[in-house]
Amino acid sequence: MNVCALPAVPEDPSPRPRGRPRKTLAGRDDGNRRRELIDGAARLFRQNGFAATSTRDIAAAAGMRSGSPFYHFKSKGDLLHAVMEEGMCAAIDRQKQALNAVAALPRDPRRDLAVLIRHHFDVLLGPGSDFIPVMLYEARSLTDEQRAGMALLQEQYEAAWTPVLALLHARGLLRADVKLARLLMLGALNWSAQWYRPGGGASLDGLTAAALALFIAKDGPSNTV
Amino acid sequence: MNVCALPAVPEDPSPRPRGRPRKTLAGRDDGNRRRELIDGAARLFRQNGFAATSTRDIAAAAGMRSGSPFYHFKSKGDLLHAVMEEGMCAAIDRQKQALNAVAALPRDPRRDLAVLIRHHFDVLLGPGSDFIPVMLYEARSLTDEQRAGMALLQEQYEAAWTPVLALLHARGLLRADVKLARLLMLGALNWSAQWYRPGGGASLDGLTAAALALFIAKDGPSNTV
DNA sequence: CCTACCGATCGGTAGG
DNA sequence: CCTACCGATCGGTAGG
Repeated sequence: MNVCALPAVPEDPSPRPRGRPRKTLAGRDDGNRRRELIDGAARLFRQNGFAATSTRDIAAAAGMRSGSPFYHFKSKGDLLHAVMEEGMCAAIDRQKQALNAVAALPRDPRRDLAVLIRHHFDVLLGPGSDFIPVMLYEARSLTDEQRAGMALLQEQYEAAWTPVLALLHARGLLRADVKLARLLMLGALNWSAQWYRPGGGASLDGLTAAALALFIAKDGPSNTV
Repeated sequence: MNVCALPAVPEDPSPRPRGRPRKTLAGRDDGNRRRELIDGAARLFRQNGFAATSTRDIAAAAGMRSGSPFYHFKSKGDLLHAVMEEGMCAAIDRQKQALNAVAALPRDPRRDLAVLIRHHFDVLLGPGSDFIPVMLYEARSLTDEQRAGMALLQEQYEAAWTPVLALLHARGLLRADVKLARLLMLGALNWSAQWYRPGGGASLDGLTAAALALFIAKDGPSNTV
């Protein structure tokens, strides 16, 4: 049921020729060549878009010849799907870790939201942050089936936001409707991938503080101005 | 200096063959065939992306043969640029009208922001709203020069937001930094183009109210809960 | 994973 | 604006 639980298993179990698992014909090292293709594809897809990136570009980025990516992936579209799945699974995993880190502390929805926002900025703008932007902007190039699968992962990721926002709403710190607030807030964050440049003024912590100040009222009614 | 002021003048004044301005060879009607190309291109670029849309698709959408778009535009890239310029000029124009409509009333930054947000949703999600999403998502396919020109138009559009946000900030109704607030708010709105479906729950007025509730504190410190 | 290759499609042009 | 066309590039495959 959970696609993310199987990180090393390829989707179709047949691509390896037959006998020995490595050092066939011209194979340089082991199966992490597949990973190099995914990483390069993520970078190129983000930079130029899926349709404007050729499989030859991707092959070259991994030091291969034009036909070789198709030894690892059935099609260019499957490579795109792999990039997105990889990105979403990593994001979900890291989100869980971030929430676990504060789970033992006294409950504080404002702090929890700060954790979610900060983590989201990290996934979006931190090191190795090509996967999620690709996922956000290239979904139309997936098959319907693939897109449905990614939507499930996305819901899983965004589900963590709902109880936090609901609690903030119940305490009067979030005035907008919870569902619309989630859409608008995630949009504000996602859009940062369009304008944020590392080392240009704001840090990810600074962005998190600004977003929190924008979205959430100052603490309780007792604690006025 | 202002590109938008010249709506009917094409960029290069040479494409018409020579003599009579219309009814040459196989020309059906007048020069608004160019407009049909722009409209169709806007729709297709939004739906499939610039790189995944062929000039043949665009020609077919306007009822032409494959070579004919190049009678109106020097290249596919110029067509993209025309779509974006068209969209931005219309958006800036309509924004001015929306602000003028409330300019005579007593100054109220919260209401002004509501006007800006509501207008932005209209430009983004209303009828004929393909141009701005294309502009937002396909800028990387422009030349550097074209992109710089579009950035100017975008700054012109966003400049209207700054004084309104600054006033809200001065009155304590907007807690985040004004510049970051503008980026985050416009991001929240822009992202709606990804999820909003007309007739699906929220109206544009409802969205505007939700965004305002999310971003701006309830009225002055005297008017507590 | 490379070599060699194929059919399809694409942006664009000449000439009317 | 159409007809006819070109060179380039693309995703993908066979065979080793």
